[in-house]
Amino acid sequence: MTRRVRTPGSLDPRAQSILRAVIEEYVESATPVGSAALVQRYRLGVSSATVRNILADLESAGLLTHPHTSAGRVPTDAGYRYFVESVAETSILSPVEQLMIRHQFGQVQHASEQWFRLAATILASANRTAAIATPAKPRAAHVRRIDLVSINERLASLIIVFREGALRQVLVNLNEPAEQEDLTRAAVILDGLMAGRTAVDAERALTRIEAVGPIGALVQHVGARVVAAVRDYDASAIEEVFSDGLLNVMEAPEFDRSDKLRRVFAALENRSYLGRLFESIAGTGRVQAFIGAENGPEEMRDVSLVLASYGEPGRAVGVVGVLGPTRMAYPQAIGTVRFVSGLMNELVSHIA
Amino acid sequence: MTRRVRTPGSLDPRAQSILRAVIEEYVESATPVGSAALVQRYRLGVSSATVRNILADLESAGLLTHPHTSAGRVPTDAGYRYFVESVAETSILSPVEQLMIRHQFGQVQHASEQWFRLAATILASANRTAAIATPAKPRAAHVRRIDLVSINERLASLIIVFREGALRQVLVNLNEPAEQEDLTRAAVILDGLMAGRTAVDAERALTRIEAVGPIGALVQHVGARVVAAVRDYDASAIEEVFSDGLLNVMEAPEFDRSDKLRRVFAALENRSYLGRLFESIAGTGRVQAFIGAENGPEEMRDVSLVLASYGEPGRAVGVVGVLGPTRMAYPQAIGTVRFVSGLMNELVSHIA
DNA sequence: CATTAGCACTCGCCAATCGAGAGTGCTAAC
DNA sequence: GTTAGCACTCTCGATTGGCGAGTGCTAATG
Repeated sequence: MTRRVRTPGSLDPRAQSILRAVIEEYVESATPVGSAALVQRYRLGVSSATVRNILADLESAGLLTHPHTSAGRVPTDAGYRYFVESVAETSILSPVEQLMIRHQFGQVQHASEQWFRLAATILASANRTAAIATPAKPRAAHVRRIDLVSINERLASLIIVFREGALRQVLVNLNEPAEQEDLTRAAVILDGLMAGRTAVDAERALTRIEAVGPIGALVQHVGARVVAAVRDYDASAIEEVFSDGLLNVMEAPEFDRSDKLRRVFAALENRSYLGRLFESIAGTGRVQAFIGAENGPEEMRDVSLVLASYGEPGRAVGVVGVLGPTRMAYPQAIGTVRFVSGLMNELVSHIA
Repeated sequence: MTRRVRTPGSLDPRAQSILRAVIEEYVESATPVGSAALVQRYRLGVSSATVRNILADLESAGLLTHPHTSAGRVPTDAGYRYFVESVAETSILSPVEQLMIRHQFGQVQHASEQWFRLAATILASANRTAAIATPAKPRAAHVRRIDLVSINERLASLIIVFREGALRQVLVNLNEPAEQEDLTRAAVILDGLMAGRTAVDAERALTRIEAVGPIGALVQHVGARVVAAVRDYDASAIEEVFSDGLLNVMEAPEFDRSDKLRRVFAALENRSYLGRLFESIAGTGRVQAFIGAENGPEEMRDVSLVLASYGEPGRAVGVVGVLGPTRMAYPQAIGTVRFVSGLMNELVSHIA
């Protein structure tokens, strides 16, 4: 019975096309697919018996399984993987879809901190899956601008704009009462001192300023808060993971019971794993798929992610991608993720 | 059999305490509760037969139902309503819980735009339900500060700080190349012109400036964007609805099937209904419960919301609250929501 | 020698059945 | 008004049997 058991990578062209057919069929129907259905719906030019033989081969190669004796075949994670490597990588988005996506981005070009959200929204609706995106975040952020706004004489709002586009707002309690005038003066000093600097440089610059006079003390006090805020920003591995299209995932029959679904949501909150994942693709510029059990954590075992990073490796990078059941339309997902990440690249390069 | 059918509002004290017992029991067990279980677990001092009679009365008063002949009783929406009105309104949080919540707020006092998120997180974990919160948003926002940061000579980042604490960042394409120097000058002019103003006032002020010289044109151009951004902010009925604790809701047995659960999530995305709800409680200062079918939309029929507004009616108001299955621990929910909204009041009054 | 028709076989799925158990409503006694 | 007793109803879970889908094997075929 061990006829044409091959290592994946050297598969009969015919076997390959049948694997492909099984996957396409299964992705659509969500039910195990049998030999008869295959010959009927795909013009294979062979009988169901032959298909059965090949299916058996694919199974012993580990690319397909059997839920039980008298059921059709279901792709394994390895099957999807083979499919993704051999076929889906080259998938390109249709010009129509490209245009539609471009158009959607055009609508909100003025709100840069919303781009990544939009990317997730677009990916979710284009694939009818969930999608995630993070804002572009640098390893070590550079301060672009510091501003201080008086709230009352004892309280001020400190606003830090980063070169990479992000923004932080922090309330600062003032040791001494101060008017907006004083705050403005302090802000100008801090701005001159810290603009273009990272946390480390900003702190060093701050030590060179003497804390004399009311303004000097104010500068020191607020400056320390600036440094802390920048540090804090740097330290967060992922600043924020925005997700959209969760309702789409809920439609999938594999998640018809809530406990299955819960794991997907738990997965999204597993920031440490997502962080590692993002780390591993950051700057590669490639679209990568993480299929089912390839994901370490238990709760990720029946979802797949298709991710790509965007931004400039040296500077700020973020991640966009799609999250759905293992039974996912990978070519479509890979195509859209690649395109959207490319678009994000264009966008961030404009504000760099 | 129509013995003591009363209009809700005038209920036997004994009947009342039995209704209460049914609700408490059902909230805990999620299964229909029978007469035997009641006499056993609550010291009622009467036999199960008596309890049965009273249960029948409560049922004909519309406060309880029967899933089927041989099942125990389940509260109706009207039953919960009666319970909430008569008993739960007075519920107060234990000092320990108060302290714990206060403590959690203390941890992040410096990030004012995160308060509402924290409120939702705290409510979710305190009640083991989902929770929602919106940032405080004014009807007509006042500009507090305008800032312009150069990105390149053709592109600038416009930052608007509102008196109410919110922040907006908008990219502005420049018609003429401009250095940071020019931008700073323009920002100072706009700041002087618009600080303390609403959208309408800001626009009027802008017309009094002549668009002469490079700076004049720049001020006009950016000023128009400021007005548009403020208008845009004003127009959004709800700026953002943050939700947390969705995983808690997924634990509830009534949502064990994903299609049930989907309606909850869909409910959260029904911004128009939430908007109306928020509208109706804004500024009342009271905690209000919306129980099951009291909610209009189909998808809300088996969830309840316990909401309260915070902030100052004349100025900015936001909403915090809890969202869970109709089978909810209302006293606890009402207690925590009341307390948290009070806390939010304190917090925003500091930065007003 | 690959392909194919034929066929026995295996299981999951579904509907029907059944008994147990829970809880009710009613009646009659207290 | 309360309560014991009891017949009745209905869900739930387990069990069973038939159906059908789909397989794997064998033997025939070009």
